[in-house]
Amino acid sequence: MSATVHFSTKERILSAAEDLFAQFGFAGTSLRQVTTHAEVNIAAVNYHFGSKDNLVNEVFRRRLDELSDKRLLALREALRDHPGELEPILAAFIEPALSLTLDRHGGSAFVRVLARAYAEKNERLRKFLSDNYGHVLREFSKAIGACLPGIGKEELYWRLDFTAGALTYAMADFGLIRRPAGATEKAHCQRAAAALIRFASAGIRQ
Amino acid sequence: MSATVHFSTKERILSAAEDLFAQFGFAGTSLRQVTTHAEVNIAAVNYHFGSKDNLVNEVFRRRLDELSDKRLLALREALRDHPGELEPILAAFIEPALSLTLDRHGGSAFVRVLARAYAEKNERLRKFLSDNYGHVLREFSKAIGACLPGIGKEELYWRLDFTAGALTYAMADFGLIRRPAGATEKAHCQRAAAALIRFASAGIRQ
DNA sequence: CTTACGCTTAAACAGTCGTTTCAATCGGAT
DNA sequence: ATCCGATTGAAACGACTGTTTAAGCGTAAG
Repeated sequence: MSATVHFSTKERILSAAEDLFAQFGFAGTSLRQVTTHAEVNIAAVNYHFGSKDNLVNEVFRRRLDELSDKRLLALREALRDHPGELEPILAAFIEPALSLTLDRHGGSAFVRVLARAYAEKNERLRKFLSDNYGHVLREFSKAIGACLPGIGKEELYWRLDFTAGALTYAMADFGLIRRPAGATEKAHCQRAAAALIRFASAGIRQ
Repeated sequence: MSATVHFSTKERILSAAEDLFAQFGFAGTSLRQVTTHAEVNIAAVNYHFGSKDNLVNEVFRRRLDELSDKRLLALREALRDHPGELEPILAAFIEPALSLTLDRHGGSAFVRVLARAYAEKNERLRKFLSDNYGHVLREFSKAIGACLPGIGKEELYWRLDFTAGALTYAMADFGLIRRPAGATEKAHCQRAAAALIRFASAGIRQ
């Protein structure tokens, strides 16, 4: 009778891992916590993912593949429809992540996992992310740099670094910020995103 | 002949823990790693600190007591010498942390530990930091809010949140940013700090 | 010399970690 | 009904976790 869909063992593990990684970090989360949460056998992790390290990678891959595509698509639209403008570029980066936090299919925890990865100096994880998704950041950097003619290379690098920090941390907080009574979560997050875009844009343009 | 000072077991543990926490995180660092690095016996941790949790606290306390004092002192000077100006307030927050990363007595790792704490949603640690150092952030918030007459409460909260993210992550990167050949580390970090202050100031003022 | 105290040591504690093993079970093709 | 590859289950592996124990150390006071 119910429209309950079947979630595979693999997906149950990924979702449980995502939630727990957001809360306790990668090292701070044990596979037994994950499998208990997912209601699967502990051996299923190594059967489906090979190792804990690879499970971490797959947690990122599941969301980042789609997120990166959306971001690049939005970036190209922004460059086509609003050439030379900065804010549409920033919006192209932020809004796909924002919609992730509003997604019914989970994903609100993932943005916090991303913030953790940012603080993580772990070489293994950084290499995986850089190898697989570095080109996205590079495209955005190029587009933003093109909006700031004559800016020094070092100065541009700094402003992008500051922006990345503000975006990452702020987005991770979207799901946590207490919203005023009477506002829907969606509306509240969108106003937060708009404020974030204005903040980053002003900081970059100065 | 050498002016080698005597470092107590307690301090050796704190320094080793600071370095390793910055690199591997709190959960990712074992007490045996710490004691091996510090060249002390494993039991010394529980003898001097009671528990791993408390060791984490003490790593923060050792630096934050001094850092908070410096920040508040600089804040009062800024309010006295440059009333109503935003950038001196931001400088009062950033420069004491910056001098920590340039300190010969170590401390460059600590700024990265701070960034980790920022990503950490761990309730225990957050409560410790909030209880002991929350008043510093509150004083700065008040001072910044006074620079922006008529700004909405929510909007101010957001801008401070974004600023905190940018500052935290950027400062953690100061020790890592590759500096151009020929520049001293001190000069390079100071230019990075100046860029950071301009960025945050522009974002806040918009 | 003896006592007392702060500190360090090696060893062990029970518990948890990621990973592996192998038998049991399943659904679908023959 | 029979087989087969894919998946799951319970149990165990050795290594490592934070913490505790009790004996030993050097030094300063009685």
